[in-house]
Amino acid sequence: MATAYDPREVEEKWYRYWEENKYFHPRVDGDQTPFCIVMPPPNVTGQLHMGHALNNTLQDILIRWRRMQGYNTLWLPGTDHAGIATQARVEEELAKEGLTRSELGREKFLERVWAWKEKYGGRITHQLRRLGASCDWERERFTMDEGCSEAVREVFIRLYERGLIYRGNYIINWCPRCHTTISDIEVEHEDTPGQLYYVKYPVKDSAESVPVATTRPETMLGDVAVAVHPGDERYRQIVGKILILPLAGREIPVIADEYVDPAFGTGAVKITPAHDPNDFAVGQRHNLPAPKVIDEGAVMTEEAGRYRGLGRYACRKRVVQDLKEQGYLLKVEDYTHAVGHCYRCRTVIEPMLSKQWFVRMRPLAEPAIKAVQEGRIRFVPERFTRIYLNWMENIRDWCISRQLWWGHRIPVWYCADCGEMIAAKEPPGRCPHCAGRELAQDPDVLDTWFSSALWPFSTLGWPKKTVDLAYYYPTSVLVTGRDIIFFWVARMIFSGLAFMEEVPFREVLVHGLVLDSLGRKMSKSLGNGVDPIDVIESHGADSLRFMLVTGNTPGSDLRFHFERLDGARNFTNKIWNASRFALMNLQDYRPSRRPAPESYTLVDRWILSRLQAAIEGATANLEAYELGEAARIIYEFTWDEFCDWYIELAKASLYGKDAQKKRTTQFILVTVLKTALELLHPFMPFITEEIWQRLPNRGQTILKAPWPAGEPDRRDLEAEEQMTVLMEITRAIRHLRSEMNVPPGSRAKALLVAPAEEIRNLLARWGSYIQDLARCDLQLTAELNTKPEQAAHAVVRGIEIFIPLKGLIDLDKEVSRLEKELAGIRQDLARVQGKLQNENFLKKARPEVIEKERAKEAELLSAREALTGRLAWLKAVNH
RNA sequence: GGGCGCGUAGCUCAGUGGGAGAGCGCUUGACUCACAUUCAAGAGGUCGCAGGUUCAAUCCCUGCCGCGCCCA
Repeated sequence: MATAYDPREVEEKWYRYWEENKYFHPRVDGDQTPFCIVMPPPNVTGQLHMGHALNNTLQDILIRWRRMQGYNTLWLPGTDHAGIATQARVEEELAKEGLTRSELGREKFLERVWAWKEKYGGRITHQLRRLGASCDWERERFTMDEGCSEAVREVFIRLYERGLIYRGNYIINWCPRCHTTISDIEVEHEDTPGQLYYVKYPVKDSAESVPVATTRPETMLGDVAVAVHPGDERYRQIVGKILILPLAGREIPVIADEYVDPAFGTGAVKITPAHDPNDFAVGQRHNLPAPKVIDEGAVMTEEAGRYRGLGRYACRKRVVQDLKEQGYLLKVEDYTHAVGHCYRCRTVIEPMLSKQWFVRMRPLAEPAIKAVQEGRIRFVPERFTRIYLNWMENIRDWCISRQLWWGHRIPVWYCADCGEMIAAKEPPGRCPHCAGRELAQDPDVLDTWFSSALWPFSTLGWPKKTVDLAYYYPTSVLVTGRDIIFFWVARMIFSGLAFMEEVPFREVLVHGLVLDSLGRKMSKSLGNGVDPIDVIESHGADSLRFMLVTGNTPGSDLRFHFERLDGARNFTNKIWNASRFALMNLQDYRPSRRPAPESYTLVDRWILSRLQAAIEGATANLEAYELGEAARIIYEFTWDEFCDWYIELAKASLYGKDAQKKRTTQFILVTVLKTALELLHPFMPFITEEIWQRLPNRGQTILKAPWPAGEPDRRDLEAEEQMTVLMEITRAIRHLRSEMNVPPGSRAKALLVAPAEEIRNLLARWGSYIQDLARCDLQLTAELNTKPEQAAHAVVRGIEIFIPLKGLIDLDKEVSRLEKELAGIRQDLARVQGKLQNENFLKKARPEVIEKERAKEAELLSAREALTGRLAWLKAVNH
C-alpha cells in the first residue's frame, strides 16, 4: 500500500464493479420496505456543476445509508430536455454554419437537436457516475422519452377535459431574444437604474393638463387611458374628462381605479394594457382596448405610427426627445426600479399581450396547500413550508405554451374547415365535428416544467399501472435546491395529487446554493465556477463529497473553499493510513477467533463504547437529515478517538510479546475500523470500499453491508470515565513538557499524587497508557513526603502532577505560571459558588444541574488547594 | 413595500436554556517505526447592539443596526 491515498487508482474501478454487479438495481420485493428518491433531472446536454454535485451527493448519502439499513432502495435517475437551453445551444451551433432554425425547418431542426442530445446526453450521466452516484441506470429516464411523453399528453388531455387548461389572450412575459413566452417565475427581477419621466397630458379643449410619471415613455404610444385613485382630491374634477395623448394625438379618458397609488409619482398613471400586467388588469376592468405597440422582436409596430420600426430603446430616446421639443416633458428623475429579465439570457423581458395556453391553478393549488398544511408532506428545514404555502396561496395561472420547437408539442389540432379545436393524445385523422381532414397541430410546445412536474410518477411508468409505480410511489424524499421550490417542487405536488391522488413524496430536503469563496453565485458570466470534475481529478470524489456535506446545515448556502477541500482530502489520507496501519498489523490475524470480552483492555472497552456513541450520533443525525452533523461525528470519532488515541495505545499490545493480548487488539482494531468504514461509506463510497475489500471479512461489497446498529447497552460509561481521566492526565503532562521545553525525544519522570484510592488503582492498572503517550515514567503515590523542588506542577481531577526537572525550572516563572492558573480557577469557583449560594437556583434549577455544579465546585476547590499549597511552598523555598 | 435567512475566534462555519466549538490560518516544538496530506502544545471570542422573560440567555421574546436572498 502506498503511503498516500490516490483516489484515481480506485474510484473508476469500484464504480464499474458496483454497476456491473447491479448493486444499484433493486427488484421489487413485497417483504422489504421501499425507499425511493427520484433524481432532479439535470439538463440533458448540460455539464455537471457544483449545484448538481451537492444535490446528488446528498441524495447518494441518503440512498446508500438506507440501502445499508436494508430498505429496498431505488434512486431513479434521468435527464431533462430543457427546452429553451437546449434549443438555444443548437441554434448557436447552426449560427456558426450561417443557418437559422427557420431556414432549416421544424423537422430538420428537431433532427439536429436529437443528434445533439445523442452526442452530449451521456456526458452528464457519466459525470454523475464519477461522483459515485449509486442510482439505478437501468431505470434511467428522459423527459422526452416515449413514456414521459405519453404521460405529458395524458395529463394535458385530462386537464383540458376538466376545464383546467384554456387558451387565452393575456399579458405574458416575452423574451425578445429567445422569442418565446416565459412563465412568471422565470422572470428575474433586478433593481436597475433608470429614469422616471414626468409627462404632461393636456385635457381636451382646455388649458389644463394631467402630469403622468412613467419609466417607459415609449409605451405611451399604446396608452388608452390615464388612471387616478378614486379618492384623490387633486384629480377629482378631472375624472371622466378626455385627454389628448401627446405625440399620438389620440383621445383617451381619465378613469378612476383603486389600483393607483396616489403617493407614487404624480398620482396619475398612464394605462398601456398591452404592455404592462397591472395596466392590463385595469384595462379589463374598464373595458379598454389594448393596442400593441411593441412586437415580438421588441420593435415598434404600425400602431406606434411614425415610431414604427424603431427598437424599444431607440424609440424611448426619440419619444423623450420629441416630448421635450414639444414641451410635454415636465422633468426627469433618476429612479431605480425592478426590471424583469429572462432567467436564461438576461434580456429585459417585454410584457406583451399574447394568445397562450394556461393552466388554471386555483383548483389544483388547493389540495397542494392542504397536503402540506396537514403534514402529508414535510419540508426540511421547516421554514420552507411557509415559503411554499405563501406562493401556493397567491398562485396565478401558469402559462404553459412556449414558442419553441424542442419540447412536447401541444396536443391540440385546429380544423381548417370548421375552426374547431381538438385536444387528443394521438393525432386525430379527421375533425370529429365536421369530419374535415385539414387539421393543423398547434405549433407551440409545452413549458419544460410541465413534464418535470410529472417526474415522480411518469418515470415509474404512469399512466400505465406498473409494478414499480405501485411499489415505489409515493417516493420517500425529494432532495432539491431552494431555488426550484416554485418551479418544480410545487408543481410536482399538485400534479401528484391531481393524477395519482397521493403526494409525490413524503419529505422535501431543501439545500442551499454552492457559492464561490466570496459568497457570489457561481456563474458562467462571472467565470467563478468550479468544475466538479476538475476537483474529482485533483482531490477525488470522496473528498469533494465530504467537503460539500460537512460544515453545512440544511437549507443554507455553502461557500466553496479549496482549503476545505484540502481538509477533506487530508481526512481520506488519514483513513488510508489508519487502514494501512491496521493491515500491516493483521498479517498473522485469524478472523475466526473472537476474543473473550474479559480479555479487553480499558482502551479496548473505551473505543468500543465511543464507537457506539458515534453510531448512535450518526444514525440519529441522518434520520434528522443533519447530514453534515452526522459526517462531523464520524470524522471526529475516526480521527480524534480512533487514530489519535486508540491506534497509539494499540501499538504497545501489537508490538508486545503477549500473543493473547495482541490477538484481542487485532480483533478490536479490525472491528472498529470496519465499522467506521461502514459509517463512512455513504459519505465516501470509494475509499471505504477499497479498504473494506482488503479487510478480512465476508461479503461482496461494503454497500450491501448492514448499517452498524446502535446498541445503547454496549456503551461502557465506566470505561469512558476512566479513559477520560487518563487522557486528561496525559494532556496535562504533555502540556507541562511543552511549557518546560522538554524535548519529545527524552523520557521525563512524572510524579502523580493521587489521594483517592480508586484513582490510584486506575493509575496502577493503566498508567502505562500515560507513559506511552506522554513519554514519561510514572511514579505513583498517595501522598508526598518530600516535595520536589525543581519540578513543574499541575493538578487534574484532584491528582497532583510533578515533573521533576533538575535545573530547568525558573522558580519565578513557575510561580507566575501557577498564579495565572490559580486566578482562572478562582474565577470559575466564584461563579460556581455564586450559583450555589443563590437560593432561587437551588430551589428552581433541575437537581442534576445542581449536582453538576456541586461536583464542579468540589473539583475546583481541590485544585485551588493544591495550587495554593504548591505556590506557598515554592515561595517559601525561594526565600 | 411584504416575507425569509444570517450576524459566534483572523477566515469559513457548526452548536446549545446551565462550564464557548471545529477546520483553515497563526505561534512553539517534533521528519516519534500508519500518516509531515502528520503529531504534540498554545494564543485568539463583550457569541451584532439595546431591552425583556427566567434562578440562569450566545440560545427564547421585542426593538434597532448591518449583510444576503425571495416575492411584489
